[in-house]
Order: sequence, then structure tokens, then C-alpha cells
Amino acid sequence: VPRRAHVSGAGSSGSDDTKARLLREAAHLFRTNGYAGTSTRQLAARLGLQNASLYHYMETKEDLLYEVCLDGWQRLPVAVNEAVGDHDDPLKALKAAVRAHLRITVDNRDVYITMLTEAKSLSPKRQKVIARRRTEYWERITGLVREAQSAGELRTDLPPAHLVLVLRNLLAWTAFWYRTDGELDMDALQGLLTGVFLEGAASERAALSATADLTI
Amino acid sequence: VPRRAHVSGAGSSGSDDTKARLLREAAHLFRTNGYAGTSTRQLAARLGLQNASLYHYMETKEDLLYEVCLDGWQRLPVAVNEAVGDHDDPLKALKAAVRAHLRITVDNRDVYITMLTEAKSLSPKRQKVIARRRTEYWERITGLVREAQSAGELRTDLPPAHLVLVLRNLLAWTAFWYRTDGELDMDALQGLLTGVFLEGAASERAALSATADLTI
DNA sequence: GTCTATAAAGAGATAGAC
DNA sequence: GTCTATCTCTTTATAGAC
Repeated sequence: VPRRAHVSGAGSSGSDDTKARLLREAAHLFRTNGYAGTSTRQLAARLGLQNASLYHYMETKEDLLYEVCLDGWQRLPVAVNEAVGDHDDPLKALKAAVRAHLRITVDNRDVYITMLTEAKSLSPKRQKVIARRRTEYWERITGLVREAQSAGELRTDLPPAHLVLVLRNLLAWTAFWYRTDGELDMDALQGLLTGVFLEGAASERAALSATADLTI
Repeated sequence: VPRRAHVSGAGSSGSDDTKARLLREAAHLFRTNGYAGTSTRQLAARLGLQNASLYHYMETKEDLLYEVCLDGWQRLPVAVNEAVGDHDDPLKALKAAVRAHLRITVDNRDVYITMLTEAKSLSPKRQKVIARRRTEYWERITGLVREAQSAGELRTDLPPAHLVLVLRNLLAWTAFWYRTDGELDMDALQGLLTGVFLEGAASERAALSATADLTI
């Protein structure tokens, strides 16, 4: 008789509430101390377990890192697809994607920062799997940018891939400094990044003179 | 009789060419394997030394990380000040600062990425020193942005600190993906980032309609 | 599913010879 | 300035009882 009447997430085996906690705490410690800097004893202590008990839920410590990275690179495209779903206007779709990306990465900083900074500690084989997911994700974003260009909403003098490099900078680094208790809420953050990305930081006067330079 | 007729850098003691190599290799390994994931034996091997010999140049492994971080946060403001030096126009000064930042971080990826991702492994006291240098650096950049706003070259509807957050995203993450053997050389990279930062990614048509929205 | 106990390897750092 | 040798502690992971 199971002690808790939970419907488990997606696991194939066992009664896994503890497994989810394990992954959450692992992501937290990996971000805070680094992967190699996190011991299985520390991890066990945070769950109120002995070191050896962890091995009921995992085979090696590296498995945890791998699962955290897989989870993160899964959540991101899922959230973006959901956000993009119901927009006809490509620029609105892109804005929704930006919003979803920010939301996911800020709400899951431990997972997100771990998957960006600690994936180097995975085996080469597993690093390749992660790198492939990352590539696919950013290709998806590139597609959104390309559509917005085709619709005449984004400038076409720069290739979509280059615009995405800029966008990627804006999105990737945000979770490293953003604090939910800071002066910027999520709406302001999204407005700031989208605003400068689309309109630029130049003053109107400067922008007009730049246009003049081109026209004359 | 010294074996090499080198003028040493800034050290107060000893004959230190090896010390510089040690710091370089340390930064490389710290970036590649993480601080905790790097052993003193690995480090020694890269210098052709035994583990114990390192302790002639350092007291603890953590000292190396600290020196790498200090070095990185020293180089950045020095390079920016030098680049800004001879510009009267605030916007040109800011552009020169951006160029210098990119140059330094891309040319010293090991140091730069280590100081951003591994400083968490320092003692709390040392982390504070590093955090202070980081703050001072970005305050310097904020000053440049503020001047460019005062000169009417950057939009003033956003506070300088918010424009710097955007700029910081653009600059901070670049060294993580930029490859010197890629299709973008440093000039193109600087042009891309500065261009989108100043002018925005929207098409002119879209930009005009945005302006119209404000005017009408 | 969690425990105690422990194996086996690797870590940072030191002692002292040369 | 570099070495060999070693101390001491911590690490990941396993064995086997409950």
C-alpha cells in the first residue's frame, strides 16, 4: 500500500516524489557550488537522507546533472511553443517567445544556470545530446525571426542568425542577474529587453540623423 | 645567474615566468573543468611539474582562483579607460568602451569566463572584493551611458541603469559563444552588437509606425 | 526505501632531501 | 626551484542488514 496517493509525473518506475526533490536540490547545489563542488553527502543531507540512500534513485552523480540539463532544454521549447501557438502576427509570436523564455529561465534559475554552466562536466556523449537540443532550440527562435523579417517587421539588412545572436545575448545572461525582489518585475523586464531590441537605444534625433546618413 | 634575461611583470619576489604560466593554465582548467573539478595534480602536469612544486608559487589552490578573478576585473576597466581616453563625443566613447570590452573578454576567455562562473567558489570575503570591482566597473559604464544621454545621443525615457542592463547582457554573454574562427570577425561583432543596441532590430516601416503611435 | 559500514580512489597540502 | 614520499581527509560508490 503506497503511503501517498499521488499521481506521479512521468516516471516509469517507483513512487517518485523524492526523485523530483532530488533533482531540484541537485540543480540548486550544482548552481551554487558547481557540479564537482557538490558532494553526494551534501545532497543527501538536504533531503534528510544518508549518502547511500541516494543510490536508490540514481546510478551515478553524473546522471543527476544529465537529467537536470535534459529537463531544462525540454522545458524551454515546450514553453515557447505554447506561447507562440495562437499568434498570427510573427512579431507578436516572437515577443511571446521572448516572454516565455524569460519566464522559464527566471523561474527555474537553478536548472537553467546549471544547464548553461555545468554541462561541461558531462561525458562527451551526453554533452553532444545537450548541445543538439540547444541548437534545435535556437534554430526554432531563428525561424521566428525569419518570419518576422518576411512579414516586414524586422530589418532585413542583417541575416536572421545574426539577429538571433543578439537576442540570445539578451536572453541568456538575464537569469544570472535578475532578482525577483528587484525593481524590475517581469513585465518591465520584458518591456525593457524587447523595447531596446526592437527600437534601439539611440535618441530619436540620433536615429533620424542615422537615417539621414543613409538617405542622402 | 638567471637562466632567462626577462624583465618580470609586476611581482615583488622571485623569478616569475612560471607564475604567469601557472595562472594562465589555472584559468584554462578552471573554465574547462570548473574550479572544484580541477586538481592540483592536473595543473602541475600541464606545467611539467609535480603537484608539490606548485606550492612554491602559491599557498592554496583558492589563491589561484582569486588571482585570476582579480586579474580579469583589473584588465577590463584599464582597457576601457584607455579606449575611452581620447574621445570628446560621449557616444563615440561608449562605442570605444564596448569595443574594448569585447576585445578583452574574447581575447582572454579563460580568465573572463572563470571570473564570471567560478567566483562563487571563493571565500565570502574574497567574493565581496570581486563583487565590488564588478560593481565599480559597471558603474563606470553607467557613467558613459549617462553622458551620452545628456549629450542627446541616447534615449532618455529609460534610466541609464536600465540601458546598462541591456548592454551588460549584450557584452557579458558574447565571450561564451564567440569563436575567433567563426564567420564574424571582431569588427563585424562590434558592428552587430552596437548597431542593434543603438538602432534596434525593427524594420524602418515598423519603427515609423511606432513613432506614429507616439505622435498621434 | 533507508540504514550502517566500508571499500577504493583521489583530493589538498606538508616534510624534507637535493 | 623541483623532487619523492606521505599525511590526512573527503570523495563516489557498493554490500548487505532491516
